[in-house]
Amino acid sequence: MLPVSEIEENFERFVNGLGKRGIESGETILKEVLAKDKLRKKLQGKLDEVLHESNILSKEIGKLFQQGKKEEAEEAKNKTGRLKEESKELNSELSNVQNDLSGMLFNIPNIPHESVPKGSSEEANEIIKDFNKAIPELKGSKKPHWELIEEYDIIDFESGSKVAGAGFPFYKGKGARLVRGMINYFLDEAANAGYNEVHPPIMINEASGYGTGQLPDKEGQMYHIEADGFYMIPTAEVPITNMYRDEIIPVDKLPLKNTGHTPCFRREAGSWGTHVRGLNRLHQFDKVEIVQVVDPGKSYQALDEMVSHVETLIKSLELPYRILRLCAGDLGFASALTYDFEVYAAAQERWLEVSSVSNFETYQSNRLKLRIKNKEGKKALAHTLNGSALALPRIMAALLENNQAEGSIKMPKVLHSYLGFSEITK
RNA sequence: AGAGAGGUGGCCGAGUGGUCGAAGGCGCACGCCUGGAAAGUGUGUAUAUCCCAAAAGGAUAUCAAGGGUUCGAAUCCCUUCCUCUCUGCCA
Repeated sequence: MLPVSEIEENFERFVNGLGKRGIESGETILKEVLAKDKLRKKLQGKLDEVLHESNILSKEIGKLFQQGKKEEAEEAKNKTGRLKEESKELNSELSNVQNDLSGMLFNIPNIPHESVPKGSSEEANEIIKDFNKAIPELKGSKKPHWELIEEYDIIDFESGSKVAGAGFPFYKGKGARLVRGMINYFLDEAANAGYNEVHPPIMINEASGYGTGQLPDKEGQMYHIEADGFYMIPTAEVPITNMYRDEIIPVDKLPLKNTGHTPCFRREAGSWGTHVRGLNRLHQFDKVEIVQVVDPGKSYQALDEMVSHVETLIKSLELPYRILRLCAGDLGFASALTYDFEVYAAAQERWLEVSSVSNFETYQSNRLKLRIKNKEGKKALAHTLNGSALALPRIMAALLENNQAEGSIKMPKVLHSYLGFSEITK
């Protein structure tokens, strides 16, 4: 949520920012916001005046009763009726205006960072780095991972769809071991980089959904448990960032660096097609997330640090990768700047997104009421960031495809001790 | 899930209709005292919004959340959430 005071101060910047995202009516929308806010202030002032008057009267009545001047007190009581009614009216007017205002603000996305390229689709994303090593030419065995997993019997989609539905696979044997190994490896590496490990709830309440920006923007993308008002998390970002909702963090406790593994649940409504076979897109998948809460002046430094952490991880897995700076049109609703990581899957001959690292600046913290307090006691909205480090299924797909040979699939060295084997065989 | 007890400031804890944003203590900050420290002592110490160019200052709201009764609510009533104890159920 954009802070109204900043919209007022830097009106042009915000209009241009929305324009970059392809929102032509930005100026109109923001003007409406400012007008609403002005109205809000006016009503607040009026209401306070009325309440002030009535507080004074009440105190007088109290005194009169104590002095035994009943008649005078009764007389004074009569005066309060008008004030009461007035305050009731103003109050409901005010809360209407406040609701309108926050409704408007909830539906305005974050302003892109200046380095974000213009553009409305993937094609405009800027490739800022490739590759770890040459794209492998597969000779001999060149099977997409959905064939390999059957051949080596390590993932079972059929059983998954019997038990739950399409997109909920069973990992089996060495496949299951690979999942567990990667989770442990990723968590260990995050811990080495200074992240504190947490194991969060995987269901969240509505307030948390609003806090990090999934609601109302992505309502239809989350599984919703209506009986209890919960949502299944689409990413560990939601619980781990919401841990700090409504908190004021002393600056010497910063940066807050947390990591966690969770399953992630996505309905992926309407996004299925031929190019999402196998592990490319699932309703449930595992991911290790890294999350930071930082001093506003240091968030881009933190972003770089997170990007380099993810890069190191992917390098260590010996996968060809590239890093994209997302263009304004592809940028997530709450993000100011996002780097996507893609790895190359050699049999599909496609790049697969495996990580997304974002700086939200104050967009989430404003919703979360997550603030920092400096040494002088001044408060400011924190900056929040998060990144996948990493999402498992597509990493697995690339490992299987790129490392396949006749009769075996080799695993990268860093995983051997986590897996207890160095290759998958039939 | 049932029965009971609770939820007050950074923490502990008093407060059952008026002058209570809230006693007292702890913690923290600053000062005094000291050769230095401890002890002692004094002062200060919540958040949000509005008014104000800003500071100072003022106003309003906030004692889990929301609603109600009342001229007036931390205090009374209703709903929801949460915590604890016992019982049940389960891993």
